[in-house]
Amino acid sequence: MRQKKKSELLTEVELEFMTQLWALGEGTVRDVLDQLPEGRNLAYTSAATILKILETKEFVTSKKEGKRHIFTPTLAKDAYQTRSLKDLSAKLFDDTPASLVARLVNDDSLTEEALGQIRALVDRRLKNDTG
Amino acid sequence: MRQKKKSELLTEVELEFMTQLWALGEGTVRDVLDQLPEGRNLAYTSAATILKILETKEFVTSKKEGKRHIFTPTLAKDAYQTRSLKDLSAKLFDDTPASLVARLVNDDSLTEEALGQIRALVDRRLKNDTG
DNA sequence: TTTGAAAAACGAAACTCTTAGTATCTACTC
DNA sequence: GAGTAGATACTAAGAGTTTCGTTTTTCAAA
Repeated sequence: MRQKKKSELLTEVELEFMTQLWALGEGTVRDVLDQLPEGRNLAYTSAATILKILETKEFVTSKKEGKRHIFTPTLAKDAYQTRSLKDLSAKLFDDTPASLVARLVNDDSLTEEALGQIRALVDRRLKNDTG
Repeated sequence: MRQKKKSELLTEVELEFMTQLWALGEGTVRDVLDQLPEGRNLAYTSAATILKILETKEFVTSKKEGKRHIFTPTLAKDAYQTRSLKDLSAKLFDDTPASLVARLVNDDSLTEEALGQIRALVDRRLKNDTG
């Protein structure tokens, strides 16, 4: 009786919407729709459908206020970032975060500045652990 | 007359197959099928279809040898790793690789050892650039 | 040269994802 | 309380993904 393995990852459009909600904190269908970039012409009902799906998948909850729903993420962006990285690491980097970083820092398009920032992050984390 | 932006990313099953091909270097439908993990019971024709799709999408080429096709990746794993990281960075990390690494190194499940490896990688890269 | 096993080609069913039209509901106004 | 504007609910079409059955081809062995 194995639970159908539900994907814990967002689809393309779901991520697009969650990104807006993370930025807004919370919002109605209209709020999210208005937040979408220029040229992204999506029908109101489409946006409503996406948010409904996100609620079904429990990425957001909604409370009713007057006649409209206000949607709030149940999963923080940080947490989803971590989840996505774990997934990518597992699927493409043999579950070895170091090899993921290796690929990242060997990318020529990475700036010197970004590289410096990365080292600072790692150093800080190492200091905190041992301190 | 803009070219319809075709996704340059592999689907779930396509990635599964490319992973086998990357490990094998090259192989037939049978080779890849045999390489799949225990319990992954996939019909021969399914595997053939996936490889055909990968060929259509130009992730692999094939040459005929006797009556069978031998498939070879056209895209190295390294290159696809870079591509995937760029995509994730753009979609979820505001195109800022440092923030991606930040999320990675702040993950509690990351071992001290992995952290050390990561710093070594970054240091080596910084040395090479300035040396 | 027939034939048989393995491979490839073809076609399509089942499913998910994305989008949106139509119908229904809800709260406010007259 | 009837009308209306704006919201939600319902339904579904179209595209892409995953899977595999059936048909056709191909090489080699009898």
